[in-house]
Amino acid sequence: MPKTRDTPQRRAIAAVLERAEGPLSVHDILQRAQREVPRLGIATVYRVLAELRRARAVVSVEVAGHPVCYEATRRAHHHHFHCRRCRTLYDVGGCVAELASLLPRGFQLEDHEIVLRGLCARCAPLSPAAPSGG
Amino acid sequence: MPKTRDTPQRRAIAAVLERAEGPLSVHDILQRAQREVPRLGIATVYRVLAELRRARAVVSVEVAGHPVCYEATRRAHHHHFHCRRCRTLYDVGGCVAELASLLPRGFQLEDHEIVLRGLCARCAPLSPAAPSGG
DNA sequence: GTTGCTGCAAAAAGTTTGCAGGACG
DNA sequence: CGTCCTGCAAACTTTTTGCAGCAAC
Repeated sequence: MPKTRDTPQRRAIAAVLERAEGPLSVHDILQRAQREVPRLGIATVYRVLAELRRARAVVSVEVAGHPVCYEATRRAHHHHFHCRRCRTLYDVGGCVAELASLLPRGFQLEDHEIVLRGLCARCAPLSPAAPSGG
Repeated sequence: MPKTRDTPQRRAIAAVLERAEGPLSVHDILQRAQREVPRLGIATVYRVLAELRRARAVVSVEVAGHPVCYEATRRAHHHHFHCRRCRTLYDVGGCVAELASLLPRGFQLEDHEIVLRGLCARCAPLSPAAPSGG
């Protein structure tokens, strides 16, 4: 484990992830962190994210039809809801218990991820059709 | 909905997906389908996949740390297990019931996806460490 | 002062698109 | 025989890497 230096770039990126109200794309992270460090480059964002992920401080969230997103681990265990109409990715709290029972004999469950899909409270009252090609 | 023609390429790709024992990457699909249609190009694979997805005949499976994979819809409802050691993506049958209870008021649940992570039966008896960076 | 970190730009990987010719119906 | 589909190659998007200079410690 090499020592990591404390730099403005790293602090800005970490702060953005702490403040985030939900998963952020790499582009989001870059733009928000650039408010603090204007010359921040995309390569640094990727490098810091890879490091934070290695340190288990962030996890990536990959949902079909969405750019890869990142989220700080310190936030309580939760899952995601993807609205098929407005495409927003929501955090949802809580979890389900009997996941381990799905596994065949011999498999060890260490972690899991649940993505729910449908219409969010804002979109459900409107037409049930997607806005564009899907 | 425009009419779709019956071509060897499309038949080969569909057959590969039908035969698959689990999710396949675009590269996997290309290689397997080329056994039947050697001159098949990657662009055709992408085009056919996009079409099949539009027709709800296949779904994409996106798991962090894995290339995007595709899977025929006709297979019974199931979820996935990703072994952190050998990186294999397994299908697991069954499902859990109380997912809808996770949602805030007003959200409509239409679909869901569960990814379990850990060690598969083959890797669990071995060291609990990952083979390489991860 | 040493060494790791950063920004830039180029490279690599993954996906989409334009086009001319061929195959399906 | 018209039209859609295909393969090829180029364009695009996303992510990684090389390098010289700067900053952290």
